[in-house]
Order: sequence, then structure tokens, then C-alpha cells
Amino acid sequence: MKSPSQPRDRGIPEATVARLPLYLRALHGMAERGIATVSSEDLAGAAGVNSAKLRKDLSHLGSYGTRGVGYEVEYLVYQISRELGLTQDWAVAIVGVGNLGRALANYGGFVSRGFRVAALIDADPEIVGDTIAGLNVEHIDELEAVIKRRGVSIVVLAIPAAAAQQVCDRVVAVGVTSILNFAPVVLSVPESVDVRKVDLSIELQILAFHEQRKAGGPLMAVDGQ
Amino acid sequence: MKSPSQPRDRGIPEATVARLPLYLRALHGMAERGIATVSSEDLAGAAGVNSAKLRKDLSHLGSYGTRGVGYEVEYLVYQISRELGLTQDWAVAIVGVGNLGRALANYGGFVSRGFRVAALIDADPEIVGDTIAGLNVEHIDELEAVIKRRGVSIVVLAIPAAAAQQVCDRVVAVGVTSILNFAPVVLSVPESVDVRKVDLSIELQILAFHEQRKAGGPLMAVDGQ
DNA sequence: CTGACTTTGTGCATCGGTTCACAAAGGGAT
DNA sequence: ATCCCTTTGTGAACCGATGCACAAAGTCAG
Repeated sequence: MKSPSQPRDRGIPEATVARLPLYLRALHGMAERGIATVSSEDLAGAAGVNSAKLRKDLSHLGSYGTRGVGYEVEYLVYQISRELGLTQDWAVAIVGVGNLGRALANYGGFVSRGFRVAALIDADPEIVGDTIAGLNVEHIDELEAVIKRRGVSIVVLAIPAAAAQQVCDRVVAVGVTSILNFAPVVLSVPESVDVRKVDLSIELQILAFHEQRKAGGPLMAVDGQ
Repeated sequence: MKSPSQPRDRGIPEATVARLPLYLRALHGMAERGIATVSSEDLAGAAGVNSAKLRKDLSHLGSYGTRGVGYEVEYLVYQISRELGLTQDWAVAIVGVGNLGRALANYGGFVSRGFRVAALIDADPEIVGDTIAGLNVEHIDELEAVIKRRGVSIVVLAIPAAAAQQVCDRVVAVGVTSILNFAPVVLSVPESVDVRKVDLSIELQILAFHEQRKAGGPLMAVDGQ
């Protein structure tokens, strides 16, 4: 039973949270183009979702629209940013400075959303000491020290699968509770730690499934048991 | 009751399709370690899901387990691979050979799953002509010709947001119906085309949301409305 | 062959998320 | 001020996915 005295329902559905960044991106684009207000219909179109869904999503944050008019772009940007925690500065460490790590270090989308790449860490002595995206690459032995010193709260793992669990354990041990994992392994972490994973090959496999179905379409003979 | 020998039920739930690659990965690992059969409990553990879910997922492909014993690893690998369409060879073109494109080109997870990087394409004359991951980088002007010549059926877009829609339109025009998009824009495509998107900054934003909540946790004073 | 044991496959209740459709709320014209 | 028009916010129906719990189906020992 939930208390009715709490006007802001802090229980925002996970599906909604996953879409807020999408809305935010669309809104930033509109703000740049000087659009002052936007209807749920238009914003939904720009974000690629259905307008009823968008309205329900936004309603979870509060009543920030004006009936008959729409939403004020700047105000909504602020509200969504605040809800997502982007009004504060997040120090991110990228572990693994291969091509993927470099791509991430140079990715503009981070900086513009309140994320600051605060450290680059690698195990390869060949790379350690290099400057990438304006940052010095530090040795994995320094992992714990760097995380503490720079106040890192989010760690991105862009390392081989074989090393992932081990590094994961180390960052969890120094208190990191948010991890973005690009290594193709299931990380085992305590309940309190949040792991999100991105597996590039999984996305391709899902595409292949649908592509195959399209191709085989109406045909699709008996399977080869 | 349905005939178990005929998994004619082509309506596999989307959520299941998204997990099949996960099971496949776990199974490959087991096959390598010489494990011949596995129970739903163990496989679910390795894939990071609940065992009832795993069994229900697999039941959509057919009855490939043996009660009292479990699933034969090799056989299950084959069945899932076939269902996902990984028993055939998929030619993939990567458009955009920046750091991300390079990371993808070198990513071993593709090759080992039936995907073959058949072309690298970029607009930068500085890069065109280079050899990366054993492939010659071709000019974007050749886009249509290369796709046709190599039989490319899946295109990966690893290009700036500003160029994405335009390139997307071109690949769709030559008949590509599966696109993996890394550019932070909503692509508009015909109904028949499948687009999956990966937005690196969205994942970080979702992490930030949860991290913020943890930090503010039990406290969370009244908000300023 | 029988009976104990293991593990699958699934019916069913449940839950979270999506969509519809409309009353409520505001703006602007007259 | 009043009425009409637009658009939000949301109740309620619907839909797909999840997880429990167990009967069915198989193995294996004796």
C-alpha cells in the first residue's frame, strides 16, 4: 500500500526510464532549432513513439504540459534531465582502450549529457601513457586508486570477455555500483550493483532472425528433423 | 495438444528472440569446455535468466530436451543457430570507419556467429583505400555498387547523426532491409525495413537514473515544485 | 518390469506495459 | 464572459511476458 501523501510517484516504470533519453534527444534538437513549445503528437513523432505512450511517460514525472498548447521545450528538457540525474556531473571511467574504448572516449554524446570521461585505463603497457581524447591512459594496476581519486561513479568495461569478471569484481570492491558492460559475458555482481550490457553481436543476431524470416517468408518448408 | 515433431509455430515472441543469442553464447562456452548435456537450471544460470523462462523460450522452438536429463549442448546449439538464421552466411557492410567502425570490423564475435564483414565504407578520402581488419575501405560513392556486388543484406551505420538518414535512404533504395544503427537519430524507413539501434549514451543515462536514485535513496526530500 | 527420481514442458495466475478513447483543462476568438 | 477548439492527462481494456507449480515423460537401479 502506498502513501497518498506523496505527490511525486518515485516509481517510474523501467520502460519509461528507457525512453526518457530518447525524448531528451528529440527535445535538444528542437531547442536548437528554436522551437519553443511542442505537442505530444509532434514530440512523439520525433522520438519515434506513439503519442499516448509519450503522454503517459511524461505524466509519471508530473504535469508539465499545458492543455490545448503542449509542452514548453526548455522546461521539459530541464525536468527530464533532472529526473534522469543529468543535472549533476558524472565521472565515468573507461576500462579498455581498444578501438571501442577510443570510440567511447571520443563520443560527443557523453559530454553533452552531463557525463565526463574522467579516466582511461588499460592493461597494455604499449598504450599506457598515451594521450587519447585529451586524457592520459593509466595502468590497470592503478584502477582502484584512480576510481577513488577522481570520484568515478560509473565504469564502462570495454575489455575482452576473459578479463571482464575480474575487473568487474575490483571496481565493485571499491564501491562502484553502476557498470556499463560491452564484454560478451554475464557479469555476476551483488544485488545492489547495476549492470547494463551492450552486446553488438546480439543485435546482429536479432536482425538476422528477422531477415531470415522475411526471406523464407511464405515458403518455409518442413524443418529438417 | 500439438505435435512435438513439428515446431511449425513460427510465432516466436520477440522477447524470446532477444534472449536466444544469450543462450547460444552460454552454450558455446559449455561446448568448448566439453560439456555434453545441460539442465535448464544450469543453462539459465549461465545465461543469467530464470529457468522457467528458459524452458518456455526453448519450448517455442520445439521439444529439444529430454525429461530427467536436460538438453544436449551440441544439438541445442544447432537448433538455436538454425532458428536465428546463423547457419547461413550473412554479408555485413559497415558504413563509417571511425573508431566505432574499426571496433566493429575487428570484433571477433561477428565472425564466429555466421556474420562476415564484407565491406567497409567511408566518406573520408583520408581513410578510403586503407586496409582495416584485412579489408579495403571503399568510398561512399560506391555504396550501392558494393552492396549489390557483395550480396550485403545487413548494413551497420557507424556514422555521424547528420549523415545517417541520407545513407539509410540509399541503402534502403538498393534493397537492404536490415539496419543496425549506432547514430543517435531516429531513422525513418518503410514498414518492411528492420532497424535496430544502439545508443551508447542512452545506456549511460539509464545508469545515471538508477545511480541517482540509490544516492538519494531513503532521503529524497520534497522536490521543488 | 517396476518403482524412485529427475527434469522438461506447460496451464494458469499475475504483472507490467501499451493503446484507446474521452473528460478535464486551458487558450483564443468574438 | 462565453463558446469553441485544441491538447493534455488518465481510467480502463487489452496484450504480451513472467514465474509458479505440477503433471507428464523420460532415466536408471535393482
